[in-house]
Amino acid sequence: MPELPEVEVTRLSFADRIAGARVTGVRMGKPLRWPLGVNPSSLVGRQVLGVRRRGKYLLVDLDKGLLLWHLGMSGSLRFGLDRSTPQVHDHFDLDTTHGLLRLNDPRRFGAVVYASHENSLTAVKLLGHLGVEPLQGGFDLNRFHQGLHKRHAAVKQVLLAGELVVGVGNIYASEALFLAGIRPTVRADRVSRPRAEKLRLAIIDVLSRAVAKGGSTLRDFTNADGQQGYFQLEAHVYDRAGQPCRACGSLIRRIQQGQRSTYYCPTCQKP
DNA sequence: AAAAGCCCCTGGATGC
DNA sequence: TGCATCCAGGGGCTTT
Repeated sequence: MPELPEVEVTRLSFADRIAGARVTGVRMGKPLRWPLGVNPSSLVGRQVLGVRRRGKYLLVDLDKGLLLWHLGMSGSLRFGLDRSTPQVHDHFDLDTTHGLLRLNDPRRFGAVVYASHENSLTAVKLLGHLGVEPLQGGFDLNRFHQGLHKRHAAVKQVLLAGELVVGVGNIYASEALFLAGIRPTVRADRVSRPRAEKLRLAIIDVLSRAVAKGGSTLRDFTNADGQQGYFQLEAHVYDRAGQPCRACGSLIRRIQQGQRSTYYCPTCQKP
C-alpha cells in the first residue's frame, strides 16, 4: 500500500499530536514481519519526542531509543482517543497519554521494530542502504544520473530498489516514468542525462502532488485520522491497462517486471 | 557485485 | 453457492 506519499501523509496526520506523550502501554496482536526486539513493557514510561520519516519507514523517537514502523503492503495507522476493542487486523497498539497509536495490517508485511539508537545494528540493517530523500534537497542530477549509469537493470526496477532514491513504489514508479516519457523497460545505464533530469523532476513532482492530495487510496489506505487520499484519481497509467492514455489515446499496457505489474503508454513513453 | 527469484500473509475480484 | 485462480501499494534474503 504505502509509498512515500502515504507514509508522509500518515506522519503529518499525527506527529504533532503524539509529540510529548508518555507511553502507557503496549499491546501486540499476531506476529508482524519482524519481532519488536525489546520487552514491550520496558517501553512504558518513555516519552515520545517526535515522528520522522526515512523512505517508507516512520521513526518514532523516544527519550530513549526509537521505534521503526513500516506499513508493508496493507498497513495503516490510526491515532486518537478511541480505545475501542482491537479488530482482527489490529496487530500493534502503542498507548500514550495523548492517545492510542494503532497499526492495522491485514497481510502483516509491516513491522514495528525497536532500535536503541539510530546507528544501532538493527536500525542500520533496515535503513543503512537507503538512497536519498527525493523531497528534501540532496536529490541532485549528478548523483542520480551517475547512479543510474552503474545499473544494468530496467530503470523501473532500479527506482523500486530504493538505493538511489527512496519512497518510489509501484504506483509512483509507473507514474513518474510516464511523466518523464521513459519506457519502464529501458536499462538504467541507457538513460541519458537529459532524460535522467526529466525523471528526477517527474519523481519530485508526482510525489509532492500525491502528498498534497492525501496519498492514493486504492482499496483501504487512510491517514491516522481515517481520511482517505485522492491521488489515484489523477493516475495516468497505474491500474489503467486497456484504457486510453489521457495524453494521446493509445491503450495503456500492463507488463510484469520482477513479479510486479508495470503500466505504461506505448506511444508517450519511448524505449 | 549486481540481478533475478522467492517468500512472508490475507482478502477481494473474477471465472467456472 | 462453492471453489479455484489471480492479483494486490514492500522488501529482505537467497540463489544465480
